[in-house]
Amino acid sequence: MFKELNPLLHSELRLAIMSVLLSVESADFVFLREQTKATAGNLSVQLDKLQKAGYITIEKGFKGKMPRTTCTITSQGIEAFEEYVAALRSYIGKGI
Amino acid sequence: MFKELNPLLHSELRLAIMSVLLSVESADFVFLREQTKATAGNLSVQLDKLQKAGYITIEKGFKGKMPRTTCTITSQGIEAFEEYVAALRSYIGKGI
DNA sequence: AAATTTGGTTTATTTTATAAACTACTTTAT
DNA sequence: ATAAAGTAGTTTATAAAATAAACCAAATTT
Repeated sequence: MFKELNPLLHSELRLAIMSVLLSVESADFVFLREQTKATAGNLSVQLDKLQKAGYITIEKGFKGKMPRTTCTITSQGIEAFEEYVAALRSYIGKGI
Repeated sequence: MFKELNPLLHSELRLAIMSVLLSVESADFVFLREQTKATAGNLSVQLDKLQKAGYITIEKGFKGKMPRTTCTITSQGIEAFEEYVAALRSYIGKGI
């Protein structure tokens, strides 16, 4: 009847992060913070979870002298996102 | 950019409950438990929250001698569900 | 009449989400 | 040169949620 909703993606902020990362090559911390309107702390925690799940990769470097964190979605992440969307359909019908 | 996801509906079980109630006139506790595969305790708690939000009504009566709890979605509930689905679109695109 | 089942509720525990506080550094103003 | 303010985050604490476990009252079965 109802498909299971991947709890890692069934979170407003993590879903927003994934949504952004799906639409760009990669995104840095500040860009993600702006797009999602999340606090830095919350963003940091949720990025970590997505990385640990293998849904994104996080690269730390510098832009000039300032630290820069770059995030990229993985193919595993894309797949998980697509499955999540398919599962959602079982709750909301085709009507979306 | 991203619309806010109503936290009351952004819950796997409550979403499943609402999804069932949208498709039937009304449903009793046991039916909802079967359809959603939730435990009775969890279902009881989540039904209470939906009722307090005005998204469903809960009527308690008896079927013969056994207690029976009947749930019905309200127009407010239908509206909230539709808004939730619309908000979801901002995260997952039209692609769903 | 004892044991089991039904239909739940209440309470406790675990997990999550979020915010607040902090670190480490850079830039700007004095 | 140094104090103040800003940037880019992380870590820790707190609040909220989900879930499970324990319980209750009445009905049914053995």
